[in-house]
Amino acid sequence: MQGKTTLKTLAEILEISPSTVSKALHDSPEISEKLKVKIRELAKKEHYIPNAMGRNLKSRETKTIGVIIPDILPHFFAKALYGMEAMAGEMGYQIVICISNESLKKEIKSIHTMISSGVDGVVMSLSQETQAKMQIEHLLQLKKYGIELVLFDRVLSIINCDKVSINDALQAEQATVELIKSGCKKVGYLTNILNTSVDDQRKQGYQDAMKRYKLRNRVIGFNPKDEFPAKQINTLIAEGKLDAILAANELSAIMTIKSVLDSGYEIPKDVSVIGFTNGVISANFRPSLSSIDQHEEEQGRLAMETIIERLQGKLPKEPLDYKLRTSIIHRETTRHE
Amino acid sequence: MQGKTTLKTLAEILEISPSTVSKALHDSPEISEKLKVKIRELAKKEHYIPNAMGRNLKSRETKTIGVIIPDILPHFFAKALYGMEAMAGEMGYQIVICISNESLKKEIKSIHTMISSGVDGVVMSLSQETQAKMQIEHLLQLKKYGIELVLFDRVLSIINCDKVSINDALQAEQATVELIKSGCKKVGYLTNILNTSVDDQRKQGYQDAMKRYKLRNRVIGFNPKDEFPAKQINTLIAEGKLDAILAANELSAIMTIKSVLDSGYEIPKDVSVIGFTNGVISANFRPSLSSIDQHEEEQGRLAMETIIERLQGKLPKEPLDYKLRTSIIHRETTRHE
DNA sequence: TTGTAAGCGTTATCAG
DNA sequence: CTGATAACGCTTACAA
Repeated sequence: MQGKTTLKTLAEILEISPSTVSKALHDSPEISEKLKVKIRELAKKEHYIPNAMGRNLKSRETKTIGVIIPDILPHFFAKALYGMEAMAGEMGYQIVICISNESLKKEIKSIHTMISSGVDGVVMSLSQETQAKMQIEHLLQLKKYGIELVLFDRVLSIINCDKVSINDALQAEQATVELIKSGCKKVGYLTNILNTSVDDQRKQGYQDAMKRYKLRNRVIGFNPKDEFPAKQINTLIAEGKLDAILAANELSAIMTIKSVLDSGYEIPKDVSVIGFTNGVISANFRPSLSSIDQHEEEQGRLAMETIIERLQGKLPKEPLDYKLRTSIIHRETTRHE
Repeated sequence: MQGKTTLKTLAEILEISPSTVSKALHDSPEISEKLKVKIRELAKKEHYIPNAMGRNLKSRETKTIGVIIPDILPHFFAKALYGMEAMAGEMGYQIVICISNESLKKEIKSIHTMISSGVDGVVMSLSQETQAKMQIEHLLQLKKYGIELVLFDRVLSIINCDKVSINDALQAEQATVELIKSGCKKVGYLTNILNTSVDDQRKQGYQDAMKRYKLRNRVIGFNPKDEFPAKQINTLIAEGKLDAILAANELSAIMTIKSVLDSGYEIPKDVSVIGFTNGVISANFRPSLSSIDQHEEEQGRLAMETIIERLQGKLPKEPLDYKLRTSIIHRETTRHE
């Protein structure tokens, strides 16, 4: 009862050799059916759990995918993770998760953990700091150890690997155009994910749309650790400089709504709002939030599927670069006829 | 550049023995300072990452804690995870996370992964199915492999290990009493986490309070996969059978608010609402939600600290059973003078 | 059909 | 101070 059960333990009990046990548990044709049954039964009885360390030292695959995300609190990542976990399970893989906490240092540490613990592949979204400093040496380490990499959401074009992301620029542009077409002239872009590829692209798309309609663009950035810039927003509205907000995430969107309404303005009459990520809050908020559905669960599933198929040699040599289409869901914070 | 860098690689380059390299990298006093410097420099230059498999086979500690949670989408677990991750980092540990998805089968698989990958300890919250079926054999496996266990949030008294949870019964009772004292007579308890220890205790606390005030209790349970029972709630209100809701989590609380308000009732005039978990939505919702702060980040931190201190032999032999105090935050969905 | 032996990367023990 | 050797648990040629 006491002590770990190993192959050797099982072998000793049955007075046979460890290699025979190993083969039997791998259903090798070399072993007689009778013995296999006996060994399998004992293994079950003794609750034998193979030691991944031992197994992996012989450089076999671990059927484990490492996932590194910058943060778990935003709905986007939580939901993407959910999708990854589900897909991995369906394809017979396990996942281990590390959180980089938007820090480069932690991201490097996480990569080391992944390498060290022998995952077959890594799916990750880059930390804010990584993207700001453009330091990517640690990602190259993975290649050296023969570990596949798939980037999702926060991707980087200079890295040669499979990528899964949404067409952020296009989507931001489209949302901005819709706001403009609904009658807004002073659309602002609100973001708290400065310096990320995702943010850059959304900003770009937004600015392109504004430029096309010859409108002045206004970017309101803030650090999530600081206070929400409610005052700034309300002042802009009061000065007639803002009549719509495209928010880079769901939480900023609802905080915008709250501060705008609390100041006595009406939504969408005075100010329209669209938020990225169509999370649980969007539909249930009052007023319900018009938002951009990033199909985060699908993105997670696709990223996981991609890395596993890559590992299984099912993909072409050229890296894939999925740009998923998203959709705008109009609810009560935007005007429409 | 190609191929993994191992101790042997480094040793070969310097034409010394692997054991010397190992000792040097562990800062052993046996090795001369000069050589240590040389070896450390090479290790850095070659981006040497020690292989946890090899190391762990010598049954040393991995400084890794496994975390198993039933779900990541609810704010409670995401935030608790955040706290765990932070504390682990501060104490020099890494975490790996598995999601049981409320399923016993997945929970067992996750435990196997943890054992197999050699974590030093496991912090977990039991899945709904595990608690419903009361199957706990797999947890005993951990002991056998010398892996410490700390249960948090969804704990089970019959398991002999350290535990961290909140005093759910007391808290539910107190919240119910406050609702009653504010003038509500027909308080209902709304839950979508049926069959969990947490839910049982909250229900118990709620029922105790109702009994004490000689009021009839009413439990409204629903499956998160099914539709929200908005109709049922509104019917009860219309029939004068419900004037307050104690919701087992934040999302149910805001869904309640939404459906109640959308039906033309006023909050808190007609119906008061208190929700468990004071997440990001509570403060930002309109009306802002009165809620029970479970200090989830603190809970996560404490659970992590406990397991690490247990591993470090800093705790008394008797298992600890923390019951954290929580606090009720009154906002706009409850009446008060 | 079963067993033996070597080796994966690391570290602890013991010699030199 | 440095090196050889064995061992951790497992797989896999190769031998019996």
